[in-house]
Amino acid sequence: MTQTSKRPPRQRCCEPLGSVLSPRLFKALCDPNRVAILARLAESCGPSTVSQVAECCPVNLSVVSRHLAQLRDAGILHAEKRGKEVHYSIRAEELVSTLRAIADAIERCCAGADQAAKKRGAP
Amino acid sequence: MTQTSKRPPRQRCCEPLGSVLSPRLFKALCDPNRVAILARLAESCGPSTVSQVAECCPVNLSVVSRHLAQLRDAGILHAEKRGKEVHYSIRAEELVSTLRAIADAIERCCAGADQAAKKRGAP
DNA sequence: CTCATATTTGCATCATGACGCAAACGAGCA
DNA sequence: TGCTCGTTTGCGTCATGATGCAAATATGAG
Repeated sequence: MTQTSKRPPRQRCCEPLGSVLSPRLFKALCDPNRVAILARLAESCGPSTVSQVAECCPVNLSVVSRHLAQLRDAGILHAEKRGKEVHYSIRAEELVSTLRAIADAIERCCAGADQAAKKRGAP
Repeated sequence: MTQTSKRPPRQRCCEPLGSVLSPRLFKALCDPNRVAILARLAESCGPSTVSQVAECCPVNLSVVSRHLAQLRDAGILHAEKRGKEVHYSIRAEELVSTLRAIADAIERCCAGADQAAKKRGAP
C-alpha cells in the first residue's frame, strides 16, 4: 500500500495549476544557451538578427538559429523577416504576464495551503 | 564576417539579466513530471510525502523521489524529515518572488528597448 | 542571370537525462 | 534484535536533445 489513510488523498485548496504551469515555457528555457540568448535579446535595445544574437554563445550559428526558432515556437520571441535578415525580439508583454500569472497562481494556492494548515493545526 | 557594422555591436539598455535569469530554475522545471509534481504540491493543502506525491505521475516511486530531490536542490521545495517520512512543500515565497523578479527585470529591460527604438525611429 | 550574404535544414554524432529495478539505508515497533 | 515501511541510491538502458558540418533556400546587389 502506497497511500496512508491518515490524510485525505486528494484535497484541493485552490484552482488547478496545470493551466498556467505549462511545461512548454520551461522546456524552452531549460537550456543555458537559450537563456543566454534571451538575456542577450532583452539587454540589447530592440530586435537583433541571428548573427548578432550568435555573438552571445560559443556555438555554431546554425545552432543559434535553431534555438531562436524554438523560443519563437514557444511564444517567447517574435520573428520578423526584413530582406535577407530575420529580426528576433522578445514578446515581452506576453512573457511578463505569463510569469506573473504563474507567480500569482502559486501564491494563491499556497496561501490557501497556509490557511488550511493553520485550520488543521489549531481548529 | 558575422557582424554587420550598421549597428553598435553590444549596446545595453538595462541591467544584465544573467543574475535573475538563472538556468537552474528553468532546468528544474523543464520536465513535465516535475511540473506535475509542483502543481500537485501547490494544489494539495500543506506538505506531502513522497508516496503521496507519487500519485500524480505514472512513474516509479524512486523516480519521483529523484525529481523531488532535484526540485529541492533547485531551491523550489523544502524537505522535512518526520520519522520515516519526508514531507515536501513548496518554498512559495521564494519561488514567487523569483518569478516576479524575472518578470520585473524583463519588463524594465524591454521598456528600455522600446524607448531606444522610439529614439532611433524618430530622433 | 550570377554571385554573395543571411538563415534554415538534413544528417550524423555525442552527451545528458529520465526511467525501472533492485539493493541499501534509516526509523519506528514488537 | 529482528521486522516492516518509507525513502534514497547504484546501475544499466533507452530516449531525447544539443551540436557541428555541409547542403539547401531565400533575398538583395551587380
